Amino acid sequence: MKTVSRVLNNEPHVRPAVRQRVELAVRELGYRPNLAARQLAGTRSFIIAYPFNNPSPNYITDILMGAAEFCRDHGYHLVSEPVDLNPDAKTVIQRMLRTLKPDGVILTPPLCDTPRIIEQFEQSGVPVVRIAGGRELYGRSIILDERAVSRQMVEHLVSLGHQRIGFIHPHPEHILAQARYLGYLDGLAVAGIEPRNELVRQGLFDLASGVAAGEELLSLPMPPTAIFAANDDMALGVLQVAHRRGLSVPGDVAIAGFDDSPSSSIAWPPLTTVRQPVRKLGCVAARMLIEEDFETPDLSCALIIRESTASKID
Amino acid sequence: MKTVSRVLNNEPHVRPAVRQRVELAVRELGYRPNLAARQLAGTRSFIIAYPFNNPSPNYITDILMGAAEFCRDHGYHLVSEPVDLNPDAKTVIQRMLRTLKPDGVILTPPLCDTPRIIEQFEQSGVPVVRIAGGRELYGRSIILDERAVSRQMVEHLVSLGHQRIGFIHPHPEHILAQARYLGYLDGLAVAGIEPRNELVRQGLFDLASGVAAGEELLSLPMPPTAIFAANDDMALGVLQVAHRRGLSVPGDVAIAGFDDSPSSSIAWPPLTTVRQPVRKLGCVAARMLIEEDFETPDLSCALIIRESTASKID
DNA sequence: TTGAAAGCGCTAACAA
DNA sequence: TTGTTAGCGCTTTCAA
Repeated sequence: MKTVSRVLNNEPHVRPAVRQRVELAVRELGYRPNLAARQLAGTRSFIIAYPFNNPSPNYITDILMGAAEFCRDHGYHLVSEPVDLNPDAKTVIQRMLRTLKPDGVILTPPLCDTPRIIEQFEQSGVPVVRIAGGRELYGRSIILDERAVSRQMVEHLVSLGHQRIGFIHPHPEHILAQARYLGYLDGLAVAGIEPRNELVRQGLFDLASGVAAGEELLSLPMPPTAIFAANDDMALGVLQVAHRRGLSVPGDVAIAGFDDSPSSSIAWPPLTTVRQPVRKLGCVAARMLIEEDFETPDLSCALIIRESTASKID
Repeated sequence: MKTVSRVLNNEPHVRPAVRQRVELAVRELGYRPNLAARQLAGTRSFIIAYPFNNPSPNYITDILMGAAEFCRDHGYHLVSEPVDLNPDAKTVIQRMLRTLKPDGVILTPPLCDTPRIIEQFEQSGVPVVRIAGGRELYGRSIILDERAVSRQMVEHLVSLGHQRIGFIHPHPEHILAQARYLGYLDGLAVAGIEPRNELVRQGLFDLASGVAAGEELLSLPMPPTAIFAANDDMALGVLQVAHRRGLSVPGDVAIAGFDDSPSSSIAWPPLTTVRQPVRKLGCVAARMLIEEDFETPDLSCALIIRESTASKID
């Protein structure tokens, strides 16, 4: 009898007694449903796709861990596929969608902010959850309050006595991260500090742009006493400049980053930064795709204070 | 007519003319075969599984990139699943194997060296490729010559004038990595330097154990003038100790690591280390599972010389 | 070398 | 609430 199917899929209209009997048999026989057959006959594939690009390895792995774990514990499977941002992307995505028929797709920056990528998913109608997407595009988006925590960071620096606080912009294509700059302005405003353009530099999220910005900022006639970079790699670039110039950190210049990357805690001195709940983001994304009525929960970032800012006044 | 199947699977016994006609039609219609149907009817699933544990994010991501890219370009798909080393691992693996029926499995440390994990795969008979597996267990193994490159590292240090060279052991459960110690001994032997136990410390691959070993080594009455740690995190721990003690690197002590992690190049000073072709490892692993007659190629590691050892004598 | 038929192991739709 | 039947889209087997 194929009531078994009903039990396995947790459908209603099954008497508890029957259900129990089936469950027992399943356990005794070590029965495992065949994914392929379920996919072919049913409407679901039990597959979530995670196409990714430009891996910041820590971010990717954390998202993957969170999402894959949730999938695993709910009878789903996570398929990850690298997608380059070249014209072939279209083919790759089409093939993925058509052969795999995933029940949902998780996207992270920069894919989730690339209109011509999102278009492909929109056309196929597959449910999409975008993590940290900064644009209004197809699919649901999980957003973090990066602005508030950036303001907190500035407040932290101000509380240490800093008045001239430099800032290094996030990569211009990471839309949502632009909020970090707004938070920086918020923080200055709260402290009644006039923002100064000469203390702000553009960055590209890599070490080199952090080094360049650091060189410029620390060469100013009146250099900042603290520099807040929009990510850790750039902050570590500034740290490198400080070391090279024999400046003490945080004595001569305090440095803060964003991401809580492994390098940030391993650096010398360890870097003050912001921790995002990345693994949870992956988990929540998967959950939003798998559970019908699951709403986006609030996810907040945390300030991680380490020695690169530490107490200046003591 | 179902000759189409023959064309798509590149089977023989099809006239070139017919083949061309079919291929044209396929392209025009944008036809994509349905994975589930192929799995159900055929003997292959076109799925490679990558269960992983204890992610060193860079390593995992690189393996994943290499493997997923190869899979993607050969009609396969990579499913990654986190596996904890607790008793539940058995259930997780069984479920994965039975529902997914992967055509092959890729394993990395520590899973590839855990007998009771490998057993599960052996029982199911699924083809396994173990990357950097140090034990003789089920499945084919991709091995790197970590011993030779470790010897080169010591030779490099000796060439800079170092005679007292400390070593921090790899994590005891990473079997293959023990070769790094043998390479260290080789290097000393080549230089005619007597190995000294007091210059060697056990490590656990993390920052803390590097700090601990660094403290001990640098507190010796006759401290080493160079320290070679079996991975970057531990080397960065030693670097932290040096900074704290106001020692100059490489002036007072040269420091070398192993892995070429992102932190190693971002550190101050940038860390001399060893680069493994990790992404290629992932690619090769996938290829060994997908292409019938593909043999393990030679994969060598490269010494990356940066400022943390630099020239001592100059 | 090609075509026709059976059926992989499930779920959907319907009948009982 | 349960059982029956058809069929998902391919590959396999076998006949032509």
